Amino acid sequence: MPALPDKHRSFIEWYLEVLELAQLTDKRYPVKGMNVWTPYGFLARRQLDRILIEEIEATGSKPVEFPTLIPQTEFQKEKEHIKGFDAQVYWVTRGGATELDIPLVLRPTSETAMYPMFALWIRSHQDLPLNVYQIVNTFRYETKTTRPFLRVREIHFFEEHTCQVDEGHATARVESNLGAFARMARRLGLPYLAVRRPEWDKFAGAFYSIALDAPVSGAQTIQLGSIHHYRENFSGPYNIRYEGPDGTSRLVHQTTFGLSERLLGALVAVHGDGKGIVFPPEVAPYQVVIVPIPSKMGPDPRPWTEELAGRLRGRGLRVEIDASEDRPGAKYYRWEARGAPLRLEIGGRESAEQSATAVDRLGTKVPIGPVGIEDRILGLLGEFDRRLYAAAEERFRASYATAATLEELTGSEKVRLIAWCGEEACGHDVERAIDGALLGTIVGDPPLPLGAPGPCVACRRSGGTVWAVAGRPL
RNA sequence: GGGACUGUGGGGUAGCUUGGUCCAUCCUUCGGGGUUCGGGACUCCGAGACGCCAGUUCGAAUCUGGCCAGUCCCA
Repeated sequence: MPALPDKHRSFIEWYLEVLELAQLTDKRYPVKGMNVWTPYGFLARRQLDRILIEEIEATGSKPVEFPTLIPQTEFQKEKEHIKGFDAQVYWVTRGGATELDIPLVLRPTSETAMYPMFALWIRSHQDLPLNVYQIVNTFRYETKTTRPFLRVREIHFFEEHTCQVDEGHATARVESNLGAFARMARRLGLPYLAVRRPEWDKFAGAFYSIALDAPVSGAQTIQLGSIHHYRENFSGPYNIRYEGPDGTSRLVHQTTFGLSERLLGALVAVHGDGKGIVFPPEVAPYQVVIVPIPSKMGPDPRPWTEELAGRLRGRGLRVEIDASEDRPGAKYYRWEARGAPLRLEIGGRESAEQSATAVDRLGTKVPIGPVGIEDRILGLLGEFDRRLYAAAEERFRASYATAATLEELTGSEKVRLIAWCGEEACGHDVERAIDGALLGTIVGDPPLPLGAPGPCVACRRSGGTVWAVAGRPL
């Protein structure tokens, strides 16, 4: 059987082959950057969405859904925003044979769809805060190489948009989003670092942008999502105003929080190994896969397999029985490639005593049952999740190293923590040296214990420097 | 926008330099039969491809031109 390419030596080849092997997506659709959601990929995505919905709604956000098409006239109201997205929008210019008077854009993101409506919805301070989110498809005409889940032209996009009474409340919403993301990321088993993007790399139209980056392999990172503070940058052009308790009219301060199917790509990239995907139980399309092992001699394992599956489903687990004609070994390889957290093997022996042999995706094999078998399986899944996260955290910490000079950045096999004076010119020196990006300045706790920052890695100026992160975003 | 490279069954490939031995190689995949089943089974039968359009030639997967698609590098 063909072995997978080495994950660390040739990450992208490994990544693409794993997706193929696991049948998580079908990238043969004849439009660049638009891939098909297969049943297995769709089931994983649904779990992902469920987690995002649960966590964001727990912070008081409500679901909405805005139209896919945006009139050019609305799209153009915020200058920086258009500059940032103009090169990447798809245009709808005709309806049937009729040229449209006002061309429509396929939303690349939904600020310009939502904000004219927000202006109608918000009248008084009693309408605030407005916290809404939607999960929809957005379209961006990416010019760089597209990759399934990581860079696509039709994006499965989670976006929260909020309106707050003032800058302080908007800042508090950013903090709240950081907390919500921390909970989401833990459920996905994804360690990450929150950084404030440099001015030249912030979201088009934002006051500032916080990115959530996960290290993947060497100095490579994946942006898992972003949180933006808009201040009044959009509420001005869109005239989103409210009347305060004192009767004065004020502009709202806005924030957004965006995530996408990149999270799925990141799950594959961060947890995957030489055998394929490793899904945390929360996201796994099937948390338990049962492999019956028939034999001419001994009892037929199928009745016990069916009964156990039913009992586990009764406890809320997602269970699949692999009843295909393949031999047991072939099934083991298949479900390892597809990342099932727990496999139960049931042959004549287990069937006779109503037990099972459990093997988790990290390779731990134990006999279980017959007494308390459902509880034992739930326990094994919980333990698996903890070990998976602990292993990911360990790799996370090992992904970072400090660098005191530009020379150390060249060809770096780690994501680098550097002292930076904040000057854009120095930032670009850093980017050239590492052949990547200055990802931003650290928000919250650093991944390594760091002392006070030394002189700027580029200009050597002492004093007034901050810790920043440099890597190669995928 | 500039440059380089690459297009062969569902996936991966050999063949291309030097045209004929190719109604196209091998692995995998898929459909059917049989024996099997505790780590990728064996066997028999069957299915499936030269990106598109021209040209050169007795003859093109192979050479030439155009187009389309993709990949990488540079701006």
